[in-house]
Amino acid sequence: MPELPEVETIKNTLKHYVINKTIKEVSVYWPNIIKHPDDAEQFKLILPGQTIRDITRKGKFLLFQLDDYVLISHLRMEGKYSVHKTIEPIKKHTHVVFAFTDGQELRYNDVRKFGTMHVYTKGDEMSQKPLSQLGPDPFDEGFTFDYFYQKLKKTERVIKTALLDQTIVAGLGNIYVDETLFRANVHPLKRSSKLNKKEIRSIQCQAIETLEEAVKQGGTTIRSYVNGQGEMGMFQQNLFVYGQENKPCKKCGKPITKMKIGGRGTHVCKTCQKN
DNA sequence: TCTGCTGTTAAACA
DNA sequence: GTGTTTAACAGCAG
Repeated sequence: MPELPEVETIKNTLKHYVINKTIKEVSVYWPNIIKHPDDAEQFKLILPGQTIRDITRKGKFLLFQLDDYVLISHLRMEGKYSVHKTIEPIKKHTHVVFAFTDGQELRYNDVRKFGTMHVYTKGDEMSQKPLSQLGPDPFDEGFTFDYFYQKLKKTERVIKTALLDQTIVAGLGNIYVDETLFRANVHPLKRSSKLNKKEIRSIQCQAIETLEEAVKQGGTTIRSYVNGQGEMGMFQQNLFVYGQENKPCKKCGKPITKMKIGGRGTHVCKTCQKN
C-alpha cells in the first residue's frame, strides 16, 4: 500500500495525535514485526519512559524520534497506524500497541504482517539496516540530476525496475513509478543506460511533481490505505495509467495496456510511451 | 475449492 | 551485476 505520499500523509496526521506523548507500556502480539533489537522482549523493555518528540520520514520509512532512540517503521503492503483510548477494543490484525501515560494508545495494524520495526540508539539509525543502503528521498537535496543520471547510466536494468530500487531513489512504488513513466513519456521496458539526458531529467521532474500532487491529495487509496485518522486518499482520481487497464488513455484515447515487468503489474500507454 | 492477484522487500539461486 | 523464484501473510475476485 503505502508509498512516499501515503507515508508522508500518515506522518502529518499522526503527528497531531502523538507528539509529546510518553510511552508507558508496549505490547507485541506478532513478534516477527520486530527486527531490531533481535528480541521483541528487549523492544518492549527499552521504550517505556520515552517521549515521542517528532515523526519524520525517509523514503517509505516512518521515523519516530524518541528521547534516546529512533523507531523506524515500514508499513510494507498494508500497515496502518491509529490512535485510540485504551478502553477501546483491539481490532483484528493489531500486532503492536504503544500505550501512553495519558490513557491513549498508538496501535499498529497489518493484515499481511509484512511490516517491520527497528529501534536504534539515536544517531546509529543511518548506519544500520534498513536505512543504511537507502538512496536519497525525492524531496531531499541529495536527489540531484547528476546523481540520478550517474545511477541510471550504469545499470542495465529496465527503467521500471530501476525506479523501484530503493537504493537509487527512496519512496517510489508500483503506482507512482507507472504514473511517473507515463507522464515522462518513457516506456517502462526502456533500458536505464540507454536513456538520454532529456528523458532522465523528465523522469526526475515528473516523479517529484507526481509525488507532490499525491501528497496534496492525501495519497492514493486503492484497496485499504487510510491515513492516521482513518481517512482515505484522493489521488486515485488523478491516476493516468495505474489500474486503468483497457480504459482509454487520458492523452491519446487508445486503451491502456497491462503487462508484467520484473514480476510487477505494469500499466502503459503504448502510443504515448515509446521504447 | 482452487488459482491467481495485490500498494513491499530480502534472500536464495542460476 | 542481473533476472527469477520464493517467502513472509491474508483477503478477495473469478
